Amino acid sequence: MSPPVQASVESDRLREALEAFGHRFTEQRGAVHRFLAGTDTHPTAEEVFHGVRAQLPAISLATVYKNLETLVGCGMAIKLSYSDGSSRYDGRTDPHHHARCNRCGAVMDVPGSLPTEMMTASDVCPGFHVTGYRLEFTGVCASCA
Amino acid sequence: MSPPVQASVESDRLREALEAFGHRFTEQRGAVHRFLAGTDTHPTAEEVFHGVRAQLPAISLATVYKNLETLVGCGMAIKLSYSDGSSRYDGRTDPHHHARCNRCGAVMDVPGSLPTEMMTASDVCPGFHVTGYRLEFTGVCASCA
DNA sequence: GTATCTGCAAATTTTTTGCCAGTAG
DNA sequence: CTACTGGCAAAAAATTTGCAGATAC
Repeated sequence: MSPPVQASVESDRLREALEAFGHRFTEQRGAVHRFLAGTDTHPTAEEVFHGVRAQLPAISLATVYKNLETLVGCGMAIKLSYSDGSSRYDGRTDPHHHARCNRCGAVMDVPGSLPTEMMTASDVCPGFHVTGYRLEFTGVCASCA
Repeated sequence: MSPPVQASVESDRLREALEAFGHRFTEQRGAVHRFLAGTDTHPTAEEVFHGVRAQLPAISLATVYKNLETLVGCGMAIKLSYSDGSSRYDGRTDPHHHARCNRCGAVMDVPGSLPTEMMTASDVCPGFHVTGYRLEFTGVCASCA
């Protein structure tokens, strides 16, 4: 019989990432991370706040902002900023792209990664050392079409 | 011999774009557009404000914001928003990519365009109709390295 | 025990809006 | 003429900060 080891694997990953950057593991950080990891809707800070409050009614919006920033700094989340002024957070950190609906603003994941030769190509910019990239498609999603 | 036709070609393009969307051509819009077209530094709204004020000392920040939005709406400029909360404007509207330095925040142009097959690929997202995309490299620029 | 973290409220920063006079077409 | 604009100042939205008590390690 397997003990409930599996249940803590994700939070262990978080703990390690936090400690690697000199941060501490807290209940709030765990909750923010768990919420992000459990959704693929790319929520705004406000939406994360509301979602996390369901489990941690006393958490404050300021803490959510601080913790989202901490997670991004640890590489446990990605922040996506848009031209309409909104910012959204993504708990998936493996290579993937995004598609954003111009109509409703929804953001969805798109599998795949850019061919390596595109990232090392010298025509990227003379002297520029590429470490990452962001590829985002824009258009109209299925429900809006 | 040749009359000063060339000088007005750019503003004519702007005028046409504005009128196509029911907007009017004004001195301020011309100046904002001219400033954007004359730089490749991808300035912030505030920087556009300062730059344009050199030629139009009476222009207000609010007008710059409104006009940048108008230009973006007409397809005469592109707005780029970043995770650090800043937004920058690009007067180039032909297909190209960007590279952003994580150290100093500078944004530069990168020639090229995504292979067509990547944009029509069905794996982008079921039912999603792609109309455009944004590709941005991140890393360290030559001067920061 | 002590540096870090949280919640709260206030402060900042960034962007948008209402209003009236001015202007393009 | 008349609707669209610009400038100004005020408002709204988004994010950050200072502080005192609580907590992780």
